[in-house]
Amino acid sequence: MYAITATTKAAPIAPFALRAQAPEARDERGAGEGRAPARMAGTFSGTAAATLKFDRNETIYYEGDEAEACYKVVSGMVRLCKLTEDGRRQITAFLMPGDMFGWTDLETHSFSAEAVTEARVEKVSRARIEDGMRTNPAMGRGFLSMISSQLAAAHDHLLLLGRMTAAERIAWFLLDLSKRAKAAGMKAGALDLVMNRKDIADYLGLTIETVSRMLNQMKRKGLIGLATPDHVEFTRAGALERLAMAA
Amino acid sequence: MYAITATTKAAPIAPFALRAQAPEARDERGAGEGRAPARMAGTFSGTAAATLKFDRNETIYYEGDEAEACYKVVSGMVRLCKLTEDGRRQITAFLMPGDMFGWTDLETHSFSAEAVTEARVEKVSRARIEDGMRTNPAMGRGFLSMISSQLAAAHDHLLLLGRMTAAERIAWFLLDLSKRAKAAGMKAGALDLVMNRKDIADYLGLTIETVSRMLNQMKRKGLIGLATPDHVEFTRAGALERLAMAA
DNA sequence: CGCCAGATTGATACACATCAATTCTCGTGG
DNA sequence: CCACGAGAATTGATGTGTATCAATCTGGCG
Repeated sequence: MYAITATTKAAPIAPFALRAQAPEARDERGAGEGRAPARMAGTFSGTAAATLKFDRNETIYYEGDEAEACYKVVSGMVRLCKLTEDGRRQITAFLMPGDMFGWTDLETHSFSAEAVTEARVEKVSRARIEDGMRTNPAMGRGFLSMISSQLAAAHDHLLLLGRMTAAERIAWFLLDLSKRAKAAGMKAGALDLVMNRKDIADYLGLTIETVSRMLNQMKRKGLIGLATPDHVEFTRAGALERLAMAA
Repeated sequence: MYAITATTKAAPIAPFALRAQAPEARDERGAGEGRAPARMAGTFSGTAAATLKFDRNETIYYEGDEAEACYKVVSGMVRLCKLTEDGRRQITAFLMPGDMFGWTDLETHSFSAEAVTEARVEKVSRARIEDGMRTNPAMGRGFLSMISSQLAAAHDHLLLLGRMTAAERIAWFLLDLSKRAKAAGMKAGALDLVMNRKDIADYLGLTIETVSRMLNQMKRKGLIGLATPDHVEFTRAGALERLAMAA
């Protein structure tokens, strides 16, 4: 299963360190720009957070599981996904360090969470979060901020799945990942695709063959470099952005 | 434009009447069941809410507008939509009385809101909401609850757009609308499609022709009755549910 | 060095889009 | 109350983007 790598401190109701809790400290990103699931700069940890480690492709929780905790990615990448009875899969988000997931007011999780790469994840029980919110209203604001960003990202994704062509989806995907990686401190101009073609396909509502064809077509056109299957160079970012246009 | 039909009372920081603010009063709907954008039973009104009236197809606000207020549908139906530069449209939600929209922590709205039918809508300024949340932590909880339900609904919608066939999308759509109408007190077993085929198509990521063909195909198969283009009878709900399967 | 999962590439199929007429439906005015 | 007209819906013929099926290639690893 998983290993607890940090001790769960017993501090009863410690305040969470949150950014963007004051109204004037709102997220300034413009609409239409790469919309990442919101990050909370402060960590859970130092309070009642346990840090868990998951192997590649290990499941963090399943859709339908009781929603008794909330999580934050510390390192690695996490995917959120939904499955149909007959095995079709839709990945609703790829999460990077700082991104939170699993919070819901419903009884059960409406999607499962899996580690794309080896990943470390902080976990805080829902009970503690509710305690925290009672004590510290700013914490509720932080969550609200996070979830509303995630909702905006989901809406972008809906437009992508409902109305964009395969080429547009790929271009958008590459640029979105790139922006988020940059925001997380990675160097711009290049991108490592840590997920495989099936993951990309299931995120974009395509097949692995179409993903592969589109990537290689972009490579042939000189829009991107693709020295290995998982290393993308943005040789002509402008042209890519024109392809991903929309909104 | 629009008419203010109710006066904006000047009560400075009145508490909002919210349901589901206590942890034990959580939404009990099971996962996978028709997931409507969350409703808050209590109204904005009695506080700083103005009730506005919009005509059919009138815009409530545009994507990109400054997000300075939050809204709740009082009567009629509202659609949320996003557009691409070249006019492709994705409707992200149809909202019924009780549903809230427009809350975000971002500077601007990430989708526009339009009246599908003539609609009455309550509007509360963001400043007032933030005041209210500072004063009344339960209100923040109510918003959190609402948005997390909307996020779950968006995830269902992603699976629909990314991985379901036209017939499955239509079946799901009809059943979802029906469940929500029932939850709002309408009679079960039948459904009035107040939106036109273009709206349905733009919600489901299809064309009007495909929507029409699928509906009439279901009619021919005896799955639904369709006496007029906008009145659906659920003659064999079980078979429809099997079609909409998933999750 | 050879295996093998993942990626690529090719040939073909098909679901849905597109283009193009009709045919309804319902509001309006005689 | 009925005829009219126009927008909406339906239906048909055809096109096409992506899926599917089927090899083949590649690169990391034992």
